Amino acid sequence: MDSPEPSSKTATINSTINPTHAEDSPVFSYISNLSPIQPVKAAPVVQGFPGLNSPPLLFTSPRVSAHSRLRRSQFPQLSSEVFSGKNEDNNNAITDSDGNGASVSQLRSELSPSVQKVSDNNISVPDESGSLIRCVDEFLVDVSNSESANPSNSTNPSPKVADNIPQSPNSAAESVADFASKDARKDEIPKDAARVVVEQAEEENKGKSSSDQKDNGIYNTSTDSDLPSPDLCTKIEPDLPADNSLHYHCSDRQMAQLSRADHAMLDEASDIQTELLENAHDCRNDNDKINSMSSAPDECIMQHDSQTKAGQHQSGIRRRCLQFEDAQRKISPTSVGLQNASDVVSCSIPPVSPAVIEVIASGSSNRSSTASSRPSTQLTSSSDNFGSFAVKVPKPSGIGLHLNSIAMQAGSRGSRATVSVKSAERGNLSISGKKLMSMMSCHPSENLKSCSISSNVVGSHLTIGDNDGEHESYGTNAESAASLHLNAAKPLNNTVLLKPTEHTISHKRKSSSEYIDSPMNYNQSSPKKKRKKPSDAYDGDGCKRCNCKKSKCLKLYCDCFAAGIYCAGSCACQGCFNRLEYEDTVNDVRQQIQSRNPLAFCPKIVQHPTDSPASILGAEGASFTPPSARHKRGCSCKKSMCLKKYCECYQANVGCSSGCRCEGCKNVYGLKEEYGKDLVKKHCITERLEKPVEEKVEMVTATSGLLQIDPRNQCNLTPPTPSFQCSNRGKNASKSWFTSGRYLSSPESGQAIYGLSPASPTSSKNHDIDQETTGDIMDLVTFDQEFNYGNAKLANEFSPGFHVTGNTDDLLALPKSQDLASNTGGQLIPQTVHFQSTWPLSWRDSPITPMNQFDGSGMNALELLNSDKKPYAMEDDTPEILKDSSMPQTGVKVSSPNKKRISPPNRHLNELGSSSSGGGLKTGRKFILRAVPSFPPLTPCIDSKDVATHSVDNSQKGSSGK
DNA sequence: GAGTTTGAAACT
DNA sequence: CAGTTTCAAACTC
Repeated sequence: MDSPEPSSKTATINSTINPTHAEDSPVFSYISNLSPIQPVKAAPVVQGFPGLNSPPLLFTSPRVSAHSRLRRSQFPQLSSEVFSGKNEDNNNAITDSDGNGASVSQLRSELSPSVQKVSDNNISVPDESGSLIRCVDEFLVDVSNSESANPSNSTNPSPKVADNIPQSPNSAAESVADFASKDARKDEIPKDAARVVVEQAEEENKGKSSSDQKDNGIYNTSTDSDLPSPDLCTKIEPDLPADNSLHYHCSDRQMAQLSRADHAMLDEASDIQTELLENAHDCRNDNDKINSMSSAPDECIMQHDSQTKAGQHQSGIRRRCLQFEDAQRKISPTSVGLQNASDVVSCSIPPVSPAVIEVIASGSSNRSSTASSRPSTQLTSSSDNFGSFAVKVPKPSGIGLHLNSIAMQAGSRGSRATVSVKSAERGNLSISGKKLMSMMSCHPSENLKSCSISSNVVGSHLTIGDNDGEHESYGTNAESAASLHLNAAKPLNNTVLLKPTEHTISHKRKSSSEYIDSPMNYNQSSPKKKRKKPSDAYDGDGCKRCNCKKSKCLKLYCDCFAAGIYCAGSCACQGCFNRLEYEDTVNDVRQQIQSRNPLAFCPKIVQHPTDSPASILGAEGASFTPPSARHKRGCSCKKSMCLKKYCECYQANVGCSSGCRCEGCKNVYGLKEEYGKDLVKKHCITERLEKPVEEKVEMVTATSGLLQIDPRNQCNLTPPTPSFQCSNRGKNASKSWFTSGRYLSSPESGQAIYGLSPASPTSSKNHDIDQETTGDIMDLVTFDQEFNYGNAKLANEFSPGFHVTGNTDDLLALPKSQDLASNTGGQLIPQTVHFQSTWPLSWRDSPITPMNQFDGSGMNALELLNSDKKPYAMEDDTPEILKDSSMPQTGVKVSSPNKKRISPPNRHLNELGSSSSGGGLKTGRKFILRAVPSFPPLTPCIDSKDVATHSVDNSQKGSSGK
């Protein structure tokens, strides 16, 4: 099922890929990096991919090219990718992280069109990405089966970009190796290789399509999903030596590859497949949504199955998967839900990324998880290779939430984004997060952005391609951040190529499982152009679809534009200029808007560090937004009483804050009157109410050694927040990791993250707990964001801090932070640290400024760093924007744009200030600092948790000792 | 699906 | 900065 489609897509893609030449040249990549435009161009391609574009989250502030450029200059690779806005190519993105992002983006762009075409055709054409992957896979396969490698095999969509391609010894591998070697540079290599592969794939596809179809036929339900899955699955596997890959790369991709390579192996594979099918069916049966959700995993599985026709390896893989599942279960039972992870993101988790990795049995786990169908955005990584690892990768927290992203989160709750990332570790990890979002969002949150995601997810960018791939982020900060994170995290060997599973490709197919196709995709593939329903407003991805008629999608009226996303095919807009073709125009307009309001493209939703997560997850998990999250500007509702989506606060599932000008506020997520109090109370209340949770937390903390986490502290804004966070973190450690990893994806990501987290850990319905955890996570995020807001400098500082690099300021801060952490119990830190690993970038990117955070948390630290900065300035997440706008960090940020509405921040500050405005900042930084110091730089995902806990313990102990 | 309501964005 | 207009989403029928 799946396999065929992807293959077809890949074939088409291959055909389209011509442009690879330019890509190949390093110069080209460099240039691309420099100019945001190119990436953008790539984006269109991406758009073509339904699944690919998702990054809304990432793009929280897609901003002016200038900024992007600046960023690029700093982070050329990332920036390029980001700008390209093409998340889609998860693979590419991942590879980019490893190598040159630009080239990858280019490839993506090139591929994307082809992919789109394919998707259009519905033909089981392997996606381009898939083709690439396939190529790799094929090579791998070839290696394993030097002979067996058939063109058909090559055609199989499991191209994987093995980061480690070079590892593959085979001649076939050579080609792959070329990519791999290039992966480092990625740009060039992938393209060429891709071409070749694609060509082969195309040929193969022709031949193989039938075979693939057969497979597909087997998995009717999954067929759609299958297509994408291969991409997803295959995307990552860099390391695989062909042979090894077979065994180790149990990932779907590998499986597919192998299968492709060896049809003879089909028999065995068939067995496995049958199992997979069964599993897949189970999952599918669970829910349509779940289906979509599970579809991704299923797809992967299916693909594996189909692909694994070769089977032998697969069988081995399957076994492994089972083992992993067991392991996962053991490790993180909670993660189970994750497996389902609607969006399976295979991420190569860079060891660096502290992301907590849960190993989940890809197949089974996915299924089970799917059943859970939680909104939780847990990122489950199904190990591409082995069973799936559910990797909870702390993504860079900092995520500004665009409403879009949020919406996506909320809307796309069910939607999953799958991103295949190659883990530097070797194993490919497929992380499935439901909402990647977000945050990252295609739009957001979109474009799970989510998928950022967050993309942001763990170090990998999740370039969250929309399912449809339609939406592209403009290369907003978020993305860059995400990418950066990846880079930072990734430096590792891992090519964190996220291949967004091609999911996107099949979007059309996906009838049943739209999302499936685009794992990451918030956007959905479903091109429902009309926002039939409010929910429909969002693509399956969660990305919003606009319906603009007069604004040409060049005004903030347009959700896509506002989210920094290009309009996708699913949009029903008229006279739309928000497309890659008009990139220049879009950039100009954006600049104009930003000149007016630097924060115009900043995420609207900012988290309060201190806020309890209470609101975050409705029981339903409807909203992933953290409880502390608030609308930056606040609403002005007069008639809706903040009980309808007319209210942006309500729409974002956040409570109203003092900044709101609403009348008769009845916002269920939080009354503005309660806002100030709530922050403080929530913590206490949540603690009390959720004693069980707390207990759990305590348990965790105890185990982790987080002593300070006392809820009491939590209650206390200043100290509490830190403590609270810590506690949460401790509790959530797993979750937080998750969230962090996932979401990063961006602003959106935040939500997505949250969503994910809940699902995993506590099956218990204690939303509170989840919320808390999420809240904690959010806090972390917010901190990051805060930094961003605080100043680009700060962001830089912090980010570096995380990296440990950083500006002088950062450096200064770091020590402090470390000290603090040691003192206070940087327990939180560990987690944060993890995030941070991914973060630094994200911070910059994510503009989210948690007002509360400032207030509650660490105003002090901020003050230290940014005494000048206004709290609300912090809020502006747009440090980048500010940067872009050339706003002075302090004043500028907030100033122009926010000032109008930024009042909330001030208010928050004031309110918090009661506790301690400065304190909030302090706390924020403290946290940050702590986090930074405590942050064991790059703990392996899996280890990360342990490490985090340990670190926390240590810190806590220290603090407790205090 | 058309029309109305609503509130944000844009404009003056 | 305030008021008005424009716009598109949300909502209702």
